[in-house]
Amino acid sequence: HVNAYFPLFVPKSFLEKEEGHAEGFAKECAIVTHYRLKADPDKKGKLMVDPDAKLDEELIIRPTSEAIIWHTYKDWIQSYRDLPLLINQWANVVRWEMRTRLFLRTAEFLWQEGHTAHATANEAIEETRKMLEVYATFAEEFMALPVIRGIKSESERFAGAIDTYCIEALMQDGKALQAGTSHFLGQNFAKAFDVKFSNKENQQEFVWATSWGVSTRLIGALVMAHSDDDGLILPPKIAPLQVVIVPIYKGEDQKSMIDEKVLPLVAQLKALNIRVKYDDNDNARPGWKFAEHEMKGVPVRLALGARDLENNVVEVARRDTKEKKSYSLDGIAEVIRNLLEEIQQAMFDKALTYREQHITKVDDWNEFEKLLDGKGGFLSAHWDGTTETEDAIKEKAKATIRCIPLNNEMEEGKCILTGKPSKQRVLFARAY
RNA sequence: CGGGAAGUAGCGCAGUCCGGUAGCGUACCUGGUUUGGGACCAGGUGGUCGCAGGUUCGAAUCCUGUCUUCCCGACCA
Repeated sequence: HVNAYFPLFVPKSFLEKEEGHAEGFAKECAIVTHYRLKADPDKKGKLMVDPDAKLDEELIIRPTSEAIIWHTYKDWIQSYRDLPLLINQWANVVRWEMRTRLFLRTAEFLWQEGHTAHATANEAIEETRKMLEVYATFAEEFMALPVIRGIKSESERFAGAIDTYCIEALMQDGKALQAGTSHFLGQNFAKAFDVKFSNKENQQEFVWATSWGVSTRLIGALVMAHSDDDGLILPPKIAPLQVVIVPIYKGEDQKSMIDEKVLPLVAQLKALNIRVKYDDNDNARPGWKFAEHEMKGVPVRLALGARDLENNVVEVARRDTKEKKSYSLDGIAEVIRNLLEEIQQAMFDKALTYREQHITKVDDWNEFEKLLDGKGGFLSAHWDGTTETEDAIKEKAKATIRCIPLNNEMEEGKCILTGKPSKQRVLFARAY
C-alpha cells in the first residue's frame, strides 16, 4: 500500500452516489453551508454567518472517504494494468454522533483508512481478510490485546459493504469493543462511481473494492483492557518509555555515586534499543516519581539508592504485577530486556485468560439475560439468522451480535430467543 | 433528540435553602528543613462566582432568559 491524502470536504453529490453508504452516514454528517463570516451589525464585536456566502452545493466533512476516493479512482483506473490500486490514508474524520465517549466515540477522530481496487472478487476478498489479520496481529502482538476475528451480521455491516470483517476485543468491565473493521465492498462503489477497467480480453468490467480502518479508538481499547486503579499499564512494545530509573539520594555526593552506576546502564539499555529515561529531576521526590510513572504506565521502574550501591544491586519494579525485586547490577541490562518481553507476554496472557473465562456458551434465554447483567463478556449462543430476531434481542437484552467468528464450528441448535433451527453459534455482548 | 446534574482561583470543591467584605483543599511563588511510596513548617500570589437582564439600600445567593459541560438512554468506529 502507498500513502495518499484526499480532501477533507466531500461535495454532497458525491456522498449521494452509493445508496446504502449515503443512507448509513447521512444522519451523522457535519455540513459546510457557507464560506464567510461578517461583523454582526446588531451586536458589537460579534460575528455572524454571511447569508450572501451560501454555497451552491454543501460540502460534507468526510465521515469516511469512500465517496471522494472513488470519485478519483474513476480517473485513475482504465485498465487491468492499473490494478490492484492499493492506497492508505491517515486522516481525521467527523461523525456527528448524538453522544460521544472519550477515545471510543468522539465527534472527530483520527484513523487510517485503506481503499483498494481489484480486478476480481476473490482478490478483493483476500485483501479484506489480509488486512483484518494485520489488525488482529497488531492488536495481539503489540497491544497485548487478544481479539476475536469475525464477520458482522447484516445489520452491523458497514454502509455500502457486502461483508464487514471485524476484530472484537473484551474490556475489563465485560463489555465488548469493536477494535477494527475490514470491508469487502463488492462492486457497489465501482457501480456508483462508474469505475470500470478493460480486462485482458478487452471487455469492460467494474472493479472490486475493499476498505478498512482502525482509529484512535484503539487507544481507548488499550486503556480499558489493561489499566488498574493506579493508572495505565502499557505493553512494553508500544510504551513510549519502557524503563524509568529513579535515583534515591541525600546530597550531591550520593547523587554522583548513583550517576556513576546509572549513566553506563542507560547507555547499555539504549544499545539494546530499550527506551529508557533517567529521571533525576531534583524537583520531585522519589515517592512522587514512583506514583507518576505508574500512572503513566511505564512497564519497568528501577530504583537505586545508597543502600543498593552498597550491595551492588538495583530494585526492579514491574508495572503490570506491581512486583518488586532486587537484582545484581552485573548483567542487569539483559535481565531488563528479558523482563520487558516477559511483561509483554504476561499482559497478553492475562487479557486472554480473562477473555476465555468470559466466553460463555448459553442455550437458555433467562440464563442469557442473567449472564449479561452479571458476568458480562461474550455469550456464545444460537441465532436463527434473521435481522428481526437480532433486533428483538437487542431490544430485550441490550446485547448485539458482535460477530460470527471466522472458523466457527458448525453445530445444530435452536435460536436462543425464537427456538428456530440454527446451524452455528454467534457471539453476543453488550458493547461500547 | 428525550431524561438528569453541574457551571465559584490552574485543578477539585464548599458557600446558594435563610441576600450583608469570596472560602477550603491542591497547585503556584519565597525562605528553611527534607528525599527508600505522591514531604513538613512559615509566609505569600491568584477569582468581573458561565453570560444577559430583573428584584433589592445591598445578589455567588432570589426571579427570568440564555449558553456550555458532564452523566443516562436512543444512534454509532
